[in-house]
Amino acid sequence: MPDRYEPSTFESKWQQRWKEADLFLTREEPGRKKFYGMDFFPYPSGSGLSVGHCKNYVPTDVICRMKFMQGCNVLHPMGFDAFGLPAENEAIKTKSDPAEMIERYAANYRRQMELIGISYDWSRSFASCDPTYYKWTQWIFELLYKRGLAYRKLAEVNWCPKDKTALANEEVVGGLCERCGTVVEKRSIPQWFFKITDYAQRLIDDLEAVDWPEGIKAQQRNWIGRSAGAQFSMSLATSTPNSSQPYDLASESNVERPLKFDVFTTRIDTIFGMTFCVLAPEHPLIGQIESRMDEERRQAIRLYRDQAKLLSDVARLATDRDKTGVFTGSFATNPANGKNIPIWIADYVMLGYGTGAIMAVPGHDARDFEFAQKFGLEIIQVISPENPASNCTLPFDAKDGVMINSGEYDGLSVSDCQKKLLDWLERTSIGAAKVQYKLRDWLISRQRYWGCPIPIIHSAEGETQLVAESDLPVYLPSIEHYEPSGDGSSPLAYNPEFVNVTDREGKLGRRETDTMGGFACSSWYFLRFCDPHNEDQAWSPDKANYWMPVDCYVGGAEHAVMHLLYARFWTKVLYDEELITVSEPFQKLENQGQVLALTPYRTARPGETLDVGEEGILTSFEEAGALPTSEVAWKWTRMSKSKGNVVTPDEAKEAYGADALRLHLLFVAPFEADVLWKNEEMQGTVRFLHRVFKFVENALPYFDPDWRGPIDFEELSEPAKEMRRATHKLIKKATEDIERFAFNTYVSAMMIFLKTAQDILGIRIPDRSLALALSEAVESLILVLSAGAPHSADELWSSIGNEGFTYLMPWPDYQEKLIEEDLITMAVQVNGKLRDTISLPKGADNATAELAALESSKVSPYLEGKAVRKIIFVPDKLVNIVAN
RNA sequence: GCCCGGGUGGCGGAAUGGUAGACGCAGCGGACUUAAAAUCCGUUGGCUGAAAGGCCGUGCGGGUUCAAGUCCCGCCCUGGGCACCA
Repeated sequence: MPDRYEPSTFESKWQQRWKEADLFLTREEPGRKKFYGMDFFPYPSGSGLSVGHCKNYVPTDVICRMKFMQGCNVLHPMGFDAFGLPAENEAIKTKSDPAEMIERYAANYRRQMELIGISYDWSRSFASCDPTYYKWTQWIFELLYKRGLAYRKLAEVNWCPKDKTALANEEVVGGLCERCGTVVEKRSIPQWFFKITDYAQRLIDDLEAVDWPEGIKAQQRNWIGRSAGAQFSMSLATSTPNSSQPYDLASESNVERPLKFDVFTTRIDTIFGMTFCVLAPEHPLIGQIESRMDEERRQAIRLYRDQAKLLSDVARLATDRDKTGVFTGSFATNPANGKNIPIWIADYVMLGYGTGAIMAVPGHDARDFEFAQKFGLEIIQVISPENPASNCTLPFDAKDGVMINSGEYDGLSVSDCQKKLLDWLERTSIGAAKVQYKLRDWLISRQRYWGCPIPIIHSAEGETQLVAESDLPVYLPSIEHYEPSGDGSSPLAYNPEFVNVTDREGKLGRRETDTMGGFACSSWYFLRFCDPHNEDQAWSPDKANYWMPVDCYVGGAEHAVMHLLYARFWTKVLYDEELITVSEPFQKLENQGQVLALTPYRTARPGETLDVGEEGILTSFEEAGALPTSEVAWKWTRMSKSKGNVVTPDEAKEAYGADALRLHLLFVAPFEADVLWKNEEMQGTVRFLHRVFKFVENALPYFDPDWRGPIDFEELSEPAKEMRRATHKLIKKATEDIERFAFNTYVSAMMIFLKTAQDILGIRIPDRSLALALSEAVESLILVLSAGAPHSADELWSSIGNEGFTYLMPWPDYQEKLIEEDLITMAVQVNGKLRDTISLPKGADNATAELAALESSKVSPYLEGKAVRKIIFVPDKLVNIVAN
């Protein structure tokens, strides 16, 4: 056997054998526990995989391999998120047929995944653009529609002018398109939505039940944005308001009935501090009160509304923006005290949240305060600090305090006042307690070709009908010109063969031509993996209920409020429909860190303005090498083809070997931490693997395949006991570390073991009992290694004369009693500072340990002239002598 | 502004309140080699000391405790998310 790690001689060989043996086919054997381990559904990009992707796939593979060896039926599938913008944009750029392109890219992904030995069951693979898959995406759409959770309405939506499609809220980041960074515009077009808002509360509540990173849960809670408060009705004043305010009585003659509008507030306690109201520029009330205005005011308001409409979200959201607004000339009555207050229009109030109108309390809200100051509006303080001595400045944003200037509520605490005012609102039917969510309905329409067709027919009468279930799937036709039109409809709209259909009554109708955004397709793929070849159903309930939920779901944190929220929503709907018995899809979620690579930027030359970022201008490695160092700045950025800093698994395997790459990815940093990638560092795990091969070769002459029986009965020599201790420690540590996603310490445990085992072996010729212990050590190491470095493990396994694959061997068990040391090293402290260590038999009692500690010659100088006050004894750990 | 993470040697990082720096990278010294690479062995927090040893050390300031990287309070820096959400 080779005494070093020579990956080129065996890695491909084992991959071939695994394939021939169908080793990773999912087993559904009765009597075994199940384990469903899955990675996020990847979009297969043309640049292929980088080692960054592998940082996701390798750890999942390790845990799945261990679970299988531990006796679980393991479902470890991989498929491709093929529909959607990235794929279509790439196809347009490369002038390819998207279907053909995706197939090619997916094949490359698969090749690379196999190159590093990931144990996927490829027989279950599919792409979301396969008609056998999207048929069922459409079927779920119909199910949502029937439950009233899919609807179409004319809405002001986020439109990306570059991608030429509407986007969901979740796909707009800071007013920019999440994909391409273009400033999004507003467009009013009829769109399909999923009513995710119906599930807002359950989506918050059920986060309790899942084992996810707290940060992701917090992001989802924030995104859903629950606020409990009150909504109440304000009436427009019909008479002259407070005498101090000038007002034109003549305009009142036009009013037929009292106009009302609702406001939402989380601080009903401050209602006496309301000194004006603000409407969003798009608020419908403005149209109703226009007739009351003189021409000048009407013009001013129109101008303001037009400006607000033109303002992009990015500009509107700029934090340092001055408050703007216009007075409507109308007044509303504060229901709490009957005072008439002016109604303003301002773009700091948004139509989409709450009622699009607010009660403004400048005394206790920073935004209202700023507005009141700018326009000279009244500011009233209604809460004083609990401690009267502490001075407060307005706006005083306090959740505790005592009410003042609030009529009969004066003297109450904030929370008591809130309760009483809520009672009052409900008693008088002016308003009621109300919970608001920031979450909006999920906009699903895309005016693009490459997506799942929406199975809807618009009849001549304008009625929407579902395509009959028996007619599914609605196939996405293969068309030559699929580039987005940009006119608000998808290119499918220009394909008469697709568009023109007959409706249920046999009359002419039009097919819906929008397609579903890619996130629809990825909202149920984990269910299809349970039963991927089912032609009659999306999944059989037996299979889905057997495998679900996903026990371990691994991917990047960037999907916190997109895919992960949508998939939870669909799962809940399917649960309500009793198609599955779980209401949460992913029991445990783990986010891997990113792999960053050094990327060169050069300083801009005079006159250069194009593509100049914060760091400078992206440059090539060649150019960077040629430039003077003062002009080049190296930054750590994500690996991407455009930056030219990608390290592929192909290169890494070629230079260092697949197992060395795998172990390095596990070892280089904690799973969830970002990694600054340096190729040379892979040398560390290469060396480790060399040593493993060397160790097994050294052990081979003494290897006894039948160690298992005798080892527990024969009298063991001291080195043999030590060897067993090291082995069982390794098994324990490795098992626990993999379970808790501490892959870096799993690898280091193997390194530590190897060193210890080498030391025990030393140069001595093993006696019979050490030979047995050594045999156990070798087999256990190989099996534990098998999860992280499966090629090497199988190679070593066969080199010690074993048949078959380590994957089919049971994961080794450890015996706690073999790990226990006979002699313990105890720390001796004086006043908490370490002064000596003493060696004592394990389990030494209080008195023995204290005596040994006090007798220590290193300790006594520190006790000189002091009285021992107290001795702390922690069994098998330390003795701390407290003296002064 | 709000909500989450994170600050430990030259670097990546270990450490159920109980011997800080495991393991690895890089460096240094040595062995092997005509030489280099590879490999192997040793060494490597700072200050101090001839040495034994001593002192200081986990972002900063306090606190709890026999004992704090770990728990509590108040800051600073940093990465990410949300953001005129009433």
